[in-house]
Amino acid sequence: MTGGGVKRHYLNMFKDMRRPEVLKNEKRITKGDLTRDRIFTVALNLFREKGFEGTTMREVAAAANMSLGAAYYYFASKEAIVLGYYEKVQEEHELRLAKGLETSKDFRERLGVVMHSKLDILKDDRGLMSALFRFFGNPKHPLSIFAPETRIFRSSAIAVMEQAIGDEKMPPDLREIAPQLLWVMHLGFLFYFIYDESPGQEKSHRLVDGALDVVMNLLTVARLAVMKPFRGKLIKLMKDAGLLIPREEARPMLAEAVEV
Amino acid sequence: MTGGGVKRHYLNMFKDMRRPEVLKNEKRITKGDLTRDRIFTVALNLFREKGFEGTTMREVAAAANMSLGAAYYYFASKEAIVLGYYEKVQEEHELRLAKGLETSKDFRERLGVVMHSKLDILKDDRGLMSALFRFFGNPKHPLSIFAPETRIFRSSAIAVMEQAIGDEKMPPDLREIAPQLLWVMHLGFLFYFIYDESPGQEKSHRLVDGALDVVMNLLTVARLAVMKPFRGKLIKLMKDAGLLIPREEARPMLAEAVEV
DNA sequence: GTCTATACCGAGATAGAC
DNA sequence: GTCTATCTCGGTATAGAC
Repeated sequence: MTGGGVKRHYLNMFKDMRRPEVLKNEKRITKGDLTRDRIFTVALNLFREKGFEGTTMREVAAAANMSLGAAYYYFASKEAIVLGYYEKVQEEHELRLAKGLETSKDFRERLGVVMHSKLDILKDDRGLMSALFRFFGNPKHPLSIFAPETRIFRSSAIAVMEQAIGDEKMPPDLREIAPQLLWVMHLGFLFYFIYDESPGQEKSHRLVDGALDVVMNLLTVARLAVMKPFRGKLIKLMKDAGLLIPREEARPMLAEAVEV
Repeated sequence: MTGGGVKRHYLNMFKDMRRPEVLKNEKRITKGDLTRDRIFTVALNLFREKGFEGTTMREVAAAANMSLGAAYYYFASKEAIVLGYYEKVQEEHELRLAKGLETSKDFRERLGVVMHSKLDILKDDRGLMSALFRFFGNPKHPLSIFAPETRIFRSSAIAVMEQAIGDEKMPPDLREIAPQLLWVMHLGFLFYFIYDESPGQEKSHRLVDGALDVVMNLLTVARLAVMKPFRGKLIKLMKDAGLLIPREEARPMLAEAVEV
């Protein structure tokens, strides 16, 4: 992230971020698509073996049997590769939930499916996740959690929470903010998760279950008609702070891919 | 964060982190202490002017009239300088609160003083804060929010929340977790703050006030005897997850400095 | 359009002479 | 305690082969 001459040019960071999966639906798979895929796969393996910081682009290029320049031809930076991974995670999450969410009728159970499956997907890649966390606090960086460039991941993940809520009985005002509140909680889980060295990250899974139970308790209270003024305050607070994402912006990622 | 040869050696990152303020209380001020101070001051000015990423150690060294190697003799890395800044912030916060907290009898008011004064202290240094946020998600890094190396800042900040609570009437179990909950909320404020481009970061201050009002509402409910089982669940959850810091660990930083 | 080869830059960091 | 020289790294740039 540091080296390199002259000015950073973040905006040019993603030369072509379309995923292999999407490309398959298009006219034809070019040779370059395969090469891009090879770099991507090889890089992720290296990241898992030696960590993100510990892997150089030169190693990636070497492992993919090509020159440094060729690797940079496809990925503008090391981080761009990681972003591609994040995209894959979100897709995998949505795929798993497509099956899991339908079979479970209970709201609490659906929330559990959402959270646990996310951790399952990430179980071997906590190091990678922590590499991504680096950018969360940097508003100027395109990999930041609030950057325009990552909007699609953010809104897709929030849409997943909406799906989990489904038609669970809930006052409309609460329904408006619930997906985002769940999403923030999910971020908290991820944060705990990457720090969690317990075998199989069992502590994280226990935390998820305990927290969800508490949430269900909170929900039964929050649902009460008496609580409406309080809910109103909370919503106003979030709106004034610009923390409420318009619902139409929250949509699953796979839906976008198909639409192309 | 990236460049540099061979292996990182995080453990050796802080060659001598004792602050100038503390050193003044010791036998004598060596020439090296002055040099260290000069580097520190010059570096912070550069960071404010050109940002953290935009400032090179070579510039810092040049501005302090010394060689690159000499600068590295005092600070093992660019980040180590920033950590020194964070230490200064915590001290400044405690100093301001020493006056502010005594005069205000109302709990809500005291919380406001704590949160607003923190933002005031940081108002010109949002870029620096975001540089610090980079490490929060990396469990292996000593600048991480959960690393042993930053324990003192963490516990000092929590101790501040304890001070703000003071002898406010509160069930003992709630009193046990309240400081940490407030601290986490305070982290949320900081996160919003570094993203907040509104003039004077007025939106952040409004968010603080709105959120604290909501907290006071929550508190009146949480205090009720009926809520005891619920509080118990929450505490058990935090304890099981290892998220409860023993209270004796939470103490103001200035107290430690004096104690030496 | 895809890729190699290579030279170059500036960054953070280090070793060892003084 | 300080400096010079040097290392590795990430990234840029370019010329040219296929």
